[in-house]
Amino acid sequence: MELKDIQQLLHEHKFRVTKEREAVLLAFIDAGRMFTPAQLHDYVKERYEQVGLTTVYRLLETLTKVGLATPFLIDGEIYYTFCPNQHHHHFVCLQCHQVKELFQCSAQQAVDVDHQVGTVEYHKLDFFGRCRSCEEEKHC
Amino acid sequence: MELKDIQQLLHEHKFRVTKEREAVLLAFIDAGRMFTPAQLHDYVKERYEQVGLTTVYRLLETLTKVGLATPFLIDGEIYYTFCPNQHHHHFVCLQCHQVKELFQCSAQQAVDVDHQVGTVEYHKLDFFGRCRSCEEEKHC
DNA sequence: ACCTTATAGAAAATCATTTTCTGTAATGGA
DNA sequence: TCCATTACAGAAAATGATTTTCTATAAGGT
Repeated sequence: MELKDIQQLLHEHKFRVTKEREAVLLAFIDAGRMFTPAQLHDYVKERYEQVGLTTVYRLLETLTKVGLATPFLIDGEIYYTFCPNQHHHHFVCLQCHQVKELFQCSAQQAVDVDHQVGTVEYHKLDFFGRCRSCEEEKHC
Repeated sequence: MELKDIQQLLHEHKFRVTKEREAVLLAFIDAGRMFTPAQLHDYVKERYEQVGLTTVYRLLETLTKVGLATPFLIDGEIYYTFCPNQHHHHFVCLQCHQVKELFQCSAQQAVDVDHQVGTVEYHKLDFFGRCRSCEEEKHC
């Protein structure tokens, strides 16, 4: 999914894509990792341009509404991942905070089985651990 | 898992079980639903006895450390579920906030497969939707 | 170009959570 | 059982992330 598509999706929901939002979006997509709002703010400031922290909060809120971002609670901090696809599962590295998208869903079967207890609206299957490169760096 | 076992587990970690903590624990276990700290505080106050909000926060923190509770981020609110088992998956009702424990794990297979991207430390598989009774009440 | 409506961003406000502090109570050993 | 040690309870204050407010500005449609 490209920037163009995202802009269109936002337009469909009557959100506007300003240069500030574009800067944050570019950073968010490029980075391929999860951020707290404050972290993303710093990241954008360094690489693209100065935007307000409020703007970052608002864009993350908007993206979440549209389904393009997902908040995670990890160690008491709220991290956001960029989610280009509806049905997504992540592998989240607890060390470098990189996020890898998984393109298979072994949980679909489970969804069907567990339908017994109620109507499943959505499910989350996420893996947490250390990615290859973090492992190879052999931190103590 | 009974109150007795929980008390022992807390003891092993050198935590003390006071009458206040026991009251909160009983409420938490009995209710079979998820709570925000404030909600649990109100719940305990109504049914058992008056305890401080700080105490509730501290017990939830303690239980989380020991692995007996898990925080969830839902609609920007942090909810805690009681987790008597290590390896647990939930069905969370978005309406009544009841939590049902699922005793099968269809994700184990996925864990093995996705081992390629890194070392999986833990995974989460959770289902969100509406439980039977909420469905049958037919809210609009 | 104009009009309507959403956004940017600083500043203030809010509110959940944490910390501090003092009195109290639980635990383990003598 | 008593004492010493250490953790806890809870009120009050502090913290800090997030939200709200407000005014100027900019985007998109006509």
